[in-house]
Amino acid sequence: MENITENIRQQMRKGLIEYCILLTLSKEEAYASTILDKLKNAGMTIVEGTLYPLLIRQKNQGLLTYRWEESTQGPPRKYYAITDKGRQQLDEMENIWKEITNSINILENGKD
Amino acid sequence: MENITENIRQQMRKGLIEYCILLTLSKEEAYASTILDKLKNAGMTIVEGTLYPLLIRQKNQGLLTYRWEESTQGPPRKYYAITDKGRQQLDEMENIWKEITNSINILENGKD
DNA sequence: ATTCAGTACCTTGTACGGCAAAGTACTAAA
DNA sequence: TTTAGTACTTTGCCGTACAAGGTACTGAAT
Repeated sequence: MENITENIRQQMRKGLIEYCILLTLSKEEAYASTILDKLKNAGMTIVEGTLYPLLIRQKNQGLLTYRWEESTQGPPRKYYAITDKGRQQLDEMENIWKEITNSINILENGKD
Repeated sequence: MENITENIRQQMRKGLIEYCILLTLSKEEAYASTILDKLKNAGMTIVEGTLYPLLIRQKNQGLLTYRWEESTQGPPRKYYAITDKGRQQLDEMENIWKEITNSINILENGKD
């Protein structure tokens, strides 16, 4: 906890990561490394130890499915795809996200 | 944890609450009940058990100061005000917030 | 054959934040 | 001297993200 700024960033991101994963998979199916790359490119860098448990959790909740695919360059990959239930929850998350950004806007603009 | 939607909302808000408190106090000093009201009006309802420890933490970090003020209707109130250090951190938080909303936008629009 | 490097997936333990719930204490009115 | 209202505080729990380490598959080099 030496780096205060990084801690703030981490705390603010908490809870958004599942949303980001669903968002990413709503565009197209992907396996872990691809997801990590896409999040990184969007400026939302996370690590393996964060991603894998989340994918498993979301799969167990029925938000995702996966299929194995052989790779020419290493072990087989787990390709995850979003389910209908996952899209429903994504919709809900988008609504919540809008509410939150709206709340922050109100507080920033000092309307009270 | 029965209500999944509420849990999502709660998790997404985590880490933003300190930012909201600093934002609120950057407009004018206030005591706990006023802060709770303002957050509630902005759609960011939190409870006493969340707010008080946060105020104490931010005060201990030098982000806030407080003064006691007598009340005509009950016990004295602790009026909190933001410090220069608090404003610096608020600036940092605003930057991080912009980065995060930008990341979400990128993921929403599927630019990768 | 065996080692090595690269890739991919998984697990354990820890730190931290927010909240529910309960407690303390001050004031004024009944 | 109770009671109701207000205000501040604390304890214990749960969920999340991460650091760190581990397992296992593949192909190339030795």
